[in-house]
Amino acid sequence: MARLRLTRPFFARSVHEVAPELIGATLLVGDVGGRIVELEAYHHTDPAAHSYRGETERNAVMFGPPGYAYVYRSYGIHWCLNFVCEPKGSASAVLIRAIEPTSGLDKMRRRRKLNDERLLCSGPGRLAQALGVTHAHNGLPLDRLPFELYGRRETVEVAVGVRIGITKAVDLPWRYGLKGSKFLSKPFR
DNA sequence: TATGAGATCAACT
DNA sequence: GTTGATCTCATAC
Repeated sequence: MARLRLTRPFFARSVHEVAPELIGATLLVGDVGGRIVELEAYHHTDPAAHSYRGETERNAVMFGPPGYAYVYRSYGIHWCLNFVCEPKGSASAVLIRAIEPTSGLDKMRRRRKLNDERLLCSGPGRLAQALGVTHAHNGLPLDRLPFELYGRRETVEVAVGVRIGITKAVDLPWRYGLKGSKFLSKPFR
């Protein structure tokens, strides 16, 4: 059975529509990847968003059209992967925080130098490392290789909570996850 | 289980 | 000069 490939129009909607629909979707980068189990929404009106204070060299992709990857360096060490959403200029995106590994496990283990499947992709920095995502992916379209995105086919229960690791707008319930998944970066409560 | 430090860089004050 | 959309390892309880 053919899976539904997600193309750019899918992302041209509110982050709060797109984010919960991506729970359970399949993300592949090259020959590795898995099922998205956790992500967070960032909106240009949101003080915690990189785009809140306007366009800079780093966040320029967020101000472009939807359906593209925005990759930034976090804490000088990690890479983090976002999908740009909403019509061009809205500067909104979803941060991919965790996936359940399903493809290319051995390759991901080598990249992460780690065997524990549960810790391979459970966190934005870990996920980027396992998938081999770097600044080289910043600005690439999500409907062309090396990216492949497929919509979920099963129904899922989506958990909602506050976002992690931020100091502004800490009470906004803009974190979405697959309820009960073992691969979340942190449980929902 | 919980807390703390170090790694390391670009945006921002 | 300070601060992060983080992770890992060490030490303490």
